[in-house]
Amino acid sequence: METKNPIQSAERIFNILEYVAHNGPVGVVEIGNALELHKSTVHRMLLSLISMGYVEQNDKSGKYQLTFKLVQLSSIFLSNIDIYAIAHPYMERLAKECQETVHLVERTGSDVVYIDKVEPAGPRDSSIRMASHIGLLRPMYCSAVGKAILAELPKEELYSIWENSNPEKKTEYTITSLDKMEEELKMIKMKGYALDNEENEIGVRCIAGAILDYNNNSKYAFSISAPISRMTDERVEELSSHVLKMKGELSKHLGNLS
Amino acid sequence: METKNPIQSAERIFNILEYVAHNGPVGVVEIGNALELHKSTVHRMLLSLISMGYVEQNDKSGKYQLTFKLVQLSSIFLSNIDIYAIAHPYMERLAKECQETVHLVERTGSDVVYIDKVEPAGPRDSSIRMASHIGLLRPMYCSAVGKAILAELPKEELYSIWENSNPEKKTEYTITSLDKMEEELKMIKMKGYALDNEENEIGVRCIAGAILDYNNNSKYAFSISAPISRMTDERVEELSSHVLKMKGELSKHLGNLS
DNA sequence: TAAAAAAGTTTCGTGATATGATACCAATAT
DNA sequence: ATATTGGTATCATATCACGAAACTTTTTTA
Repeated sequence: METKNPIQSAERIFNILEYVAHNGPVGVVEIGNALELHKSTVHRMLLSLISMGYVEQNDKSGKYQLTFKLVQLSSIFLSNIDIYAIAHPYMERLAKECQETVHLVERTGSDVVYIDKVEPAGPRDSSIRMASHIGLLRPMYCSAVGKAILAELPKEELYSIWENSNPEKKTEYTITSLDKMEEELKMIKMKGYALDNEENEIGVRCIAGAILDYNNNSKYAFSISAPISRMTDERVEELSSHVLKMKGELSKHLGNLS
Repeated sequence: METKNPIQSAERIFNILEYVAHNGPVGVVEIGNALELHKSTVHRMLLSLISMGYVEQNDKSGKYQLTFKLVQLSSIFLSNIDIYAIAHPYMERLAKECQETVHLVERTGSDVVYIDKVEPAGPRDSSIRMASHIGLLRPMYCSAVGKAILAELPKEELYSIWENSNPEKKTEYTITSLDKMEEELKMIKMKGYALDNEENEIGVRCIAGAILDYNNNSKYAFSISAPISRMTDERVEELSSHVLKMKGELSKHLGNLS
């Protein structure tokens, strides 16, 4: 409890709503006991929830249960949230802190699409403003962002994506064997971030983190890209902590609990 | 509005919650105007919603927006609902009405798994109590239930599933060409039900409907199976209306609006 | 199967509590 | 610099939510 709730009935009715959501179909008395409320109070509030369409009474058992109105409401809310608006300020901070280009991608099928990009202020280093632009599609298997997301997906989906990808050697470092990829993903899952070690383009390294939502699903990822000259192993070590921090913060913003 | 809401403040606070869910970050006055509430009332209720964790105030703009608590709540509710319990009574009715075996399946990857089965009462016809049992996995491409679900999925997912399936000719009627399958699915989508025309096993026909949830996603399907001797084209015609009816009712039970 | 207990529903008098007018402060707009 | 708009705080008032009690229905137990 942060601050005191100024509306008693609201506190109570939401507690009831939550109780019903958690404990399937339940009865008036059960709720009353669990929440220490008088049964007539519980009953009145259930009537209120019913009149608003959030709860219904099971014809057979007489128990009370949620309708799908809550789900629909949360669905509407989710469809209105704008990952771009949420992520952009973080990306700017990351770009500033690290003085490197930062990308945001969204998974679409077995590819990722670049949906945002922030470059650090100051004189540009043209060698890195390479093949990346908003809207670009890239296969998942040969990008740090793609691998970051892959590492969060169930095996089954990985296989499905792999089948659809026809992995080819973009560079000598590209991973094209499923076995090696599974190894790699296990490592990524452990470390929490993914590394693209010139697997897509010689001379470019990226560090990426997946963004996890309220359901631990991963639909978005972001990365720091830089020419290998600035991406020594020590620098990767240092940048990875920034990535992990931002990953945690952004995931929290998408409702992730962990 | 069904019946009168016995709790004024509940009515108001939920209206505010809904308004905020729909209209992104909003201000006190805007809500007050939209819902014809005094701004001090709105403010107090927002404080209440904040104290309960459903709403937060944007640091920058001072506007109010939802947190993910609502999403998490709806997520908990969804994980608790039991498709089996919901669908079973409908299946029993269908089996009784049609005097045929009814199945319920859930999609898992590029297969469906049989999770429930109801046989009509009375003397059994052993010719149909064939290769179906709870837990059985079957590819989607050669089953009515599978095709019913496929028809509701985006093209992209269809391709992915197709790749993973290695379609083979189970019978002379099995569809193994992607082009033909896309034709077939278009037809299924139009009609609302799918037909397995001895595509999996000679002598057996099935009619299936997909179940659509609150998001128009399709994870479950059900079917009527019968030996071809009882599944003439006219009978299919007749049974399909039962399937469509049940499809509508079940989908509604899963929060589907249409 | 009767009686008792438990769960659900309705009513209503009471006072706690939600209400909204007013005022105040902060941030934009003019 | 001033006005306007939006957000926050206070408080007297009466409305509205409260819960005791009675009643009905269902389930359990004897």
